[in-house]
Amino acid sequence: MDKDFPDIDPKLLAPYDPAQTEDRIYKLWEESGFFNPDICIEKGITKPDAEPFTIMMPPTNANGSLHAGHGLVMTIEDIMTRYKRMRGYKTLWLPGLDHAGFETQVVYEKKLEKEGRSRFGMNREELYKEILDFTLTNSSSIKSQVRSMGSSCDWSREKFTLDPDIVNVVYKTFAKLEKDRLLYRGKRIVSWCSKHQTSFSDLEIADEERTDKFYYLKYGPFVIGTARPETKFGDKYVVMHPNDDRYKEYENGQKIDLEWINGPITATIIKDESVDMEFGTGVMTITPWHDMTDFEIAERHNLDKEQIINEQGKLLPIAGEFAGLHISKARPLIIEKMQKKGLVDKIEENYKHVVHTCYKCGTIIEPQIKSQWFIKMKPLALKALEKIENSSIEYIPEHYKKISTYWLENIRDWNISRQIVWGIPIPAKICDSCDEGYVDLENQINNCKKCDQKLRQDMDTFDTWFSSSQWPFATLGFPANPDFKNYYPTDVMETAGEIIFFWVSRMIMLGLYVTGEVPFKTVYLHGLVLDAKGQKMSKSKGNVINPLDLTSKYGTDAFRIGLIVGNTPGTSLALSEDKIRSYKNFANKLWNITRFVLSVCEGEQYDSKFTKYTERDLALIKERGDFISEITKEMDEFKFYIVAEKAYHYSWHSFADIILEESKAIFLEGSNTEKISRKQFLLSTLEKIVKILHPFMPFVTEEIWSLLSAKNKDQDKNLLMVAPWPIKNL
RNA sequence: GCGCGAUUAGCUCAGUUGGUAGAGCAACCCAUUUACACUGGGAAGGUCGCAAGUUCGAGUCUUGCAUCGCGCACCA
Repeated sequence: MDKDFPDIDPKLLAPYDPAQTEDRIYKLWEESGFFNPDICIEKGITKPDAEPFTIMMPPTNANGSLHAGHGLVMTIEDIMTRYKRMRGYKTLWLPGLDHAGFETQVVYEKKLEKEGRSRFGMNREELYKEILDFTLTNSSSIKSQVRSMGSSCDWSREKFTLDPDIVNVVYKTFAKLEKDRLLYRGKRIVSWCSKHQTSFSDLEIADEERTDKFYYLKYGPFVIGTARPETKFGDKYVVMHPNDDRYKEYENGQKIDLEWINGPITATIIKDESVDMEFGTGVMTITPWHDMTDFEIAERHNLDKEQIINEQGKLLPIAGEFAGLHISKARPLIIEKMQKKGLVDKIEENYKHVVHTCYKCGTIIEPQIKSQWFIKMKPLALKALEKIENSSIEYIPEHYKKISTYWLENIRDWNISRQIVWGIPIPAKICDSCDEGYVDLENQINNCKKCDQKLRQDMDTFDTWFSSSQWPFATLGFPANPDFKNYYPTDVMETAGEIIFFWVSRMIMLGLYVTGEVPFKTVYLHGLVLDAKGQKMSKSKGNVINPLDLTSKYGTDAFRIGLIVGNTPGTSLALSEDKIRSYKNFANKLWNITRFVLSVCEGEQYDSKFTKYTERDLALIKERGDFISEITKEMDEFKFYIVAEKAYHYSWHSFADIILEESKAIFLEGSNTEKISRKQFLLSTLEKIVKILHPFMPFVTEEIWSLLSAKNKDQDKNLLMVAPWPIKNL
């Protein structure tokens, strides 16, 4: 075989081998410095006055390892970045890591559990230090995995959410919110997980439909319905709708003596319009400490609130003989006692209702009244809505605009306090005696301004999303760093549709609030990556596909383009191994195309000034030009799923199957004119093909480029990653 | 309950100004050591969920319905 290819690189004699190529190529890129836009300018690749193009990588959870979803993020963002870089933009893709407060702490707690330890009873500093070590150890592995995906991000600008400069920005925002009266410390009802011992925002709550018993209990002259008799010890208000004729003999504020679970009590009638007359008996008693609705009724009527259940889910002394019991154990015992006392009217067996659970562990959320820091979201949301409605932000796919709008219109205040150690400490002091709180960045406030008691440090940390919502400007060094001036607002925010509220909408609000500008122009949301059967991947189902298994088996290029073809934004994608395998074949096809072109173009160099093309080649050039303009337009519209498919089709089924096949005859029996024309066409077309495919399949194309460079007189001697994107036929 | 999607070839999905349906994979037939078996050629496969409406013409626009998925909501 060797004698057929006297002049060919020996690499080309074997099938394309990603394993022998990828690390070497990534190293070349990284050493070139071209991931950094400043160096591209320095080296004359990018014009100093070029338009910027910026993407913030969603900060990867530092404790984890790369999953298929990350694979998709890295691929899409790298495609955008590489394309824009080739188009001459001053291109910055800034990578980062997230301490991922609660998520990481949960992972670490599981590890502790396995070791027979528990975070409770551990010293705070000790626990923090352990989680920090754990995170730092894991973070180096995730970073190498991000590299292995071919990500052309600027590692010199990498950020971590716990970096002092990021924390500093977060603190300033916290103080600014207070100054603008958008922050308050409130004794409010919050969602509490008794397993994880922390409160949550509304978004960390999952809904679960359950079938439980529904109890009708005799409460004096009334019958009240409840699914949770164990909360009823302290119920001393009985509420009904003011227009309910059944109860018109009772007046608001009227007192009634009645026999209750642990003896006689005095109840007060409350008339409130929130009661649904159609539901149950139209009468209910309220437990303001442990129920959102009840809390609101109590607030409206200025009623007492009493804690019945403690933070561990156990009954307090108010429950009398049941005190100390966990609510799950207490419920049947309470009903038994009430039945004996004749207080149970009836029990409905199959009551279907929705209960709130902790999104991590499934434990039923027990609302509790707690003093926490809240952000008033309404004013922030209104500004964001204004920007969204006047189309300052493009949503891809578009329907996410409606989804965001709906959420923003109904937004509630954001509890940003978390009772965990792994996170950014809240820079505030608390008065234990009157519960007042003070934002104190400089550590200068020591006594309560209300009651003059000595203050203590707030031991809570921020909700992770509070810091990540400031990511686009915090990473760029707001306000003074030149990067902020050069790259903000960023261009595209590409992330999972799942976290539109958690992250995207909050970034818009905080970005607008702090910098006065929407932090990005386009929101590109991708869907979930599912297994081959279209099932959500989960550890418990055992169907998790590790992207690194696929990349090592089929090559990163095959994995990347396999994730992209047919993957429209916003819709979920079934990841099939067959598909990835077929793109491995494609990488090899490109390899063989190169081998063929280089062998038949022996002795020829591509010359961009060549004009003596045959009619046939001119027609092919026209077709090629149309193809390039078409896909360039689609690249600009973020339609990567179409471009990938078309590029695949053009390379394989036009260039290889038709053009190369007919070339065989030309080189065998064609005229000299035909041969020269065809050689010029093949060389120039192959060059364009690898350029177009480079954002999708960066490794194999870069490798082919290096083999081509010897053959093409006019070819840029730099790396393909900084070669100009083809424009029509140039 | 409200909202948002989806429903097109066996499977996964494209189909952007309305002009009698496309790709990849799988399956089928044929070829063959070729730049490439990580191959080439060919054929097959769909009343575009259902029903109305607008239109000369609807996968595409309107309305209703059905099924599936997701999000939001304080029904005790």
